[in-house]
Amino acid sequence: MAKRTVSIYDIAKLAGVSTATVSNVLNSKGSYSDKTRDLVLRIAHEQGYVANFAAKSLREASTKTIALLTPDVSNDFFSTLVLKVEGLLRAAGYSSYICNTANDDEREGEYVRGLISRQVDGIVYIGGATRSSIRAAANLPVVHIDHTGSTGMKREVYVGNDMPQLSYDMTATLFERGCAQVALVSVSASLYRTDEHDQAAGYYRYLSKHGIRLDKNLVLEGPHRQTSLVEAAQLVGGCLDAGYTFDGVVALGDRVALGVVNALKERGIAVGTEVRVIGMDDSIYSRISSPAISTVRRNTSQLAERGVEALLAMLAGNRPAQTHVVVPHEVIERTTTLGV
Amino acid sequence: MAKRTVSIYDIAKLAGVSTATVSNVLNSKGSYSDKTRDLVLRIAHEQGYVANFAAKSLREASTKTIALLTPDVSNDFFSTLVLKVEGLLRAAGYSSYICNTANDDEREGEYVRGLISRQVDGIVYIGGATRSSIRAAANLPVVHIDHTGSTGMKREVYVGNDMPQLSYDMTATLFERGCAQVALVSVSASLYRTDEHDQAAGYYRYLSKHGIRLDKNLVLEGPHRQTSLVEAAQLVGGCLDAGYTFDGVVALGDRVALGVVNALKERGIAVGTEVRVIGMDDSIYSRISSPAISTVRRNTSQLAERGVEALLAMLAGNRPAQTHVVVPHEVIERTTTLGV
DNA sequence: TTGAAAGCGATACCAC
DNA sequence: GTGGTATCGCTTTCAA
Repeated sequence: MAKRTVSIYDIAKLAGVSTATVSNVLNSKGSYSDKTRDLVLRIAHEQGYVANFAAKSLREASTKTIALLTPDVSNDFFSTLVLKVEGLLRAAGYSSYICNTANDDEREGEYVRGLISRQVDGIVYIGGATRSSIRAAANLPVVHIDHTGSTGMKREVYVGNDMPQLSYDMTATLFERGCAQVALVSVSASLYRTDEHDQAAGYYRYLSKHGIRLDKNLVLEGPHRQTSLVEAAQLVGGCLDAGYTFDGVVALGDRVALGVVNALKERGIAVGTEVRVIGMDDSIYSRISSPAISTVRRNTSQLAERGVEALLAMLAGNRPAQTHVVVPHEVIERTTTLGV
Repeated sequence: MAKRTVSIYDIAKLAGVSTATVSNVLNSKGSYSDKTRDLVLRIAHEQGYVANFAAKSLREASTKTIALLTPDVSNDFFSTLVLKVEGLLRAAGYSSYICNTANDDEREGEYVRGLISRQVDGIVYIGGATRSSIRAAANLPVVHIDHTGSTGMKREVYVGNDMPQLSYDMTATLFERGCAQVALVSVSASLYRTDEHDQAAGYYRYLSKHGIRLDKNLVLEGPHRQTSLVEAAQLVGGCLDAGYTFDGVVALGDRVALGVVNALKERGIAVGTEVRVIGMDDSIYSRISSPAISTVRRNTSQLAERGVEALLAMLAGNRPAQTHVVVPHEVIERTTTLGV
């Protein structure tokens, strides 16, 4: 029963032709007679032949495999992107490795080293803020989707939302609804504090642009040591208990927003009227909350599409149209800002 | 700059030894002098050598790669399992492919065909109910974690909870809290209606065992054409609007339970007292709900651990201890059954 | 301790 | 239209 897997060589022998011909037929390359084709295909089928990808990869120096690096697939925003990216890659004939970096540079380094050894054709970073120090294989195509941090690779494309503008719009929404004192709540803030990716930047920009005094007591940042929901609730609770007041909250993330809403409700504060709240990601959390949480849709489909598009372009040897792709976002107002 | 990747052969030449020796040193196999070892390692390092996995795989007929097949990674229960399984596999030196089957047998078949060609060392099904018809490579080790359906493979292990017992316990919890008429709500019910995996079986068993008359009007099954949350709310709403009454609900899934709770709240029904509800999975949905939803913890860590354990055993050529592993579940009572 | 060489399975060049 | 053969990079046996 331990019959060795059937190879192209077996097919060749059975069909009485050469391996070259078999290869040609199987790949619809070169030329061969119809008779030969039918014969080879029939025998291959009869024998249950399946091409050995390892051999093909070795020969062609291409594995048709892409690595997906994300901090944590169990995070719904990331996993949605993983789902979509994988689907698009599969449609293009690629398989996807899944790698959970936990936002740990060292672990990411180990992954990348292994992935290079495994000859992946490209890498897609999805979310997070790792910073690989690997400079080997510097020519590997890399795409960053909603990912802060660069690699040493020469061919990399960034796809994401305009985060500063996004938080600017969140802040603007609250002030335009009549808020006078708007707090900022975030967890894992330190992770994302890089130049153009700074998620909080828009908050500060809005304030300074409109001559609103920044109250540092209203800037609540957690270290993300526990569930963002719980941490956010504690941050807001602590702020209120300390006697600070505000009538609007920019929450960097829907889970954060949900925690904020819970903390407010717990204290009998009318969310949406007394205090308005806006989250980010348009995830299930903002939709299942009651009251429904206003949020910002980041457009995961487009993020995935533009990212894969850029990757496929690079894989085809082309220079991608842009190295920095910005996907539009959209403010979705619900009860927590509309008040109804 | 297009310098060909450095191979074991390059190292051998530079070190003035044979490829056999280089291979031995790099893999800590065979014997060699300390001097040779140091020399080879130094040169390998200097040259930034990375082993070519394709070549190794071809030679060793093993790719150190496992495929994870799940209906949809963006589902939080599945993605949590994917996260944990991937972590355990990585620790054992394996990389993981991620494959989203959408519970579609045909798509799964395509995946499996490709995976066999890619010479994966094993397959882990995570959730869902696909039924592959591929019988090639019948000797591939396969593990099913919370997955209904078998393959044609000879070496397969099932890891999961005792679903009939689980729904039995859910039902029992409600009756023991004083409920008299308990409804059953599920979406995608038809998917899981196989022998030992039938998620609803325990409900029926409890009723018949306790001589409670089954009221078919209280068995609400949705086709899962939309978000389970919405669908569940509609099912319950429709039932109530039709004039049927009940004081307990067994919801097969936390998202389903949340939909039920929302529908009840919307109609001004006191959840936890007038009507008690219990969900399943102990996911974020049951915890963020207000009132907090009672549920059943299914123990994803153990599911992942036992699954990987069995897979690694098979990969090592051993017969796994059991072919059907049952992971214990635990009822977690919260407000929706306790009433407080 | 070390090395020569066969071979894993597929591709592709170049004769015929 | 077809086939012989070198080659991809690595492991492993067997001799030296």
